[in-house]
Amino acid sequence: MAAVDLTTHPGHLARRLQQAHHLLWTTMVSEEITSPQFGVLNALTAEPGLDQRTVGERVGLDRSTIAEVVSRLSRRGLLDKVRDPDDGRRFLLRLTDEGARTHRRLTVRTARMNQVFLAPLSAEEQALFLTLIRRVSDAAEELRTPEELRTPEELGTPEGPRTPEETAPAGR
Amino acid sequence: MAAVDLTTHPGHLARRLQQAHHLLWTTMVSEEITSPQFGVLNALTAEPGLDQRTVGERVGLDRSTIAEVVSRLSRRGLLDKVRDPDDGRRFLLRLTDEGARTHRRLTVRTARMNQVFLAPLSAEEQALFLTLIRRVSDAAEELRTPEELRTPEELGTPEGPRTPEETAPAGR
DNA sequence: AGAAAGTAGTCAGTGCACTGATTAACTCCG
DNA sequence: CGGAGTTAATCAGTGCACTGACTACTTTCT
Repeated sequence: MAAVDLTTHPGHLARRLQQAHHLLWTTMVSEEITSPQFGVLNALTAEPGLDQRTVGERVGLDRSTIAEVVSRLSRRGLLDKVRDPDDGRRFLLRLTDEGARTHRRLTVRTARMNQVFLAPLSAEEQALFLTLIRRVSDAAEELRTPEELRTPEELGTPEGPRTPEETAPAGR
Repeated sequence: MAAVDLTTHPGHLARRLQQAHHLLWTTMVSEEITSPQFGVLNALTAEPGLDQRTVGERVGLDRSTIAEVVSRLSRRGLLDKVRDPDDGRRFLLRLTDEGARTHRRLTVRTARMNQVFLAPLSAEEQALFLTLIRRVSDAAEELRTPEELRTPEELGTPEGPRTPEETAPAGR
């Protein structure tokens, strides 16, 4: 007894959503290139010569995962990996011609796939859906870095409610 | 050039959502038991003695993945795996006492975690959010099995347009 | 009864994802 | 200049997820 309804658990639904997406991706976009791999190609299309860590940041892949994804793409000849002459720790990444071609080809297909994926929702619902996911993900991401470590800029300008103590600390 | 904005791609956002969820899960619920593992414990709490494949179906894990998850849980002594005496292909699964205890303990924590996870949204938005994810996932799932293979029951009672041929099949 | 078809589970192979430990290179500061 | 701290990348280990091939058992049909 006392079992829970998983369909009310956002985590479970998030996993199912990704599985559903994976299904559509492999059938409608590509069986070779995965969605995260496309993300890397896309990031390097926007900003060629980016270093590996930053690409991972753009795409949402941690340092270990980006290393694997990049090594697969480079093994397939879709990108080049060169030591940064100005900083011997970094690798600079750049698409090969084939990498650029692949990105162009898949861009069309991903657009179609996204349409099909979101087709069950109305146009307004689609926009709302994406916004809600972003809001939830971004909020959780905030929790990663403890407040104390963040710079004032990241926290924005706090126009909001301030207690007297903050404004005139510990005073009398 | 011609790069795309990944934040408009539901697949990318789905992946990020799951990462965000994973972060909260490991910090707020458990570092040992994962979310899919909890799903299995939950399914067996609701229906003890279920066979492995059906558990996988309930939780949304394919036959390979459920096998791994189950073997981990059984290795940790959270469930028992017994051959079905009535069908030598099947394994029947049942929680051990410790498995049941673990499920109870984690249920409380997952509820708290879900609250925090969805906190950035209003109550109405939360309900809507879950519904939208379900609608998109379910629709994509439909595409897995081609229409031709599905039984009439699965397709529901079609009140809609029917061709004369269907109503009076191929007759003369 | 016996062959054919179907089903439950395993196994091998690939890929994403996270943590913690390690290495190499750079930066900062005394 | 030189040591301390920081940063980029790798590596080892664990876990989820999918496909396709295979085994073993059951059901179905002839």
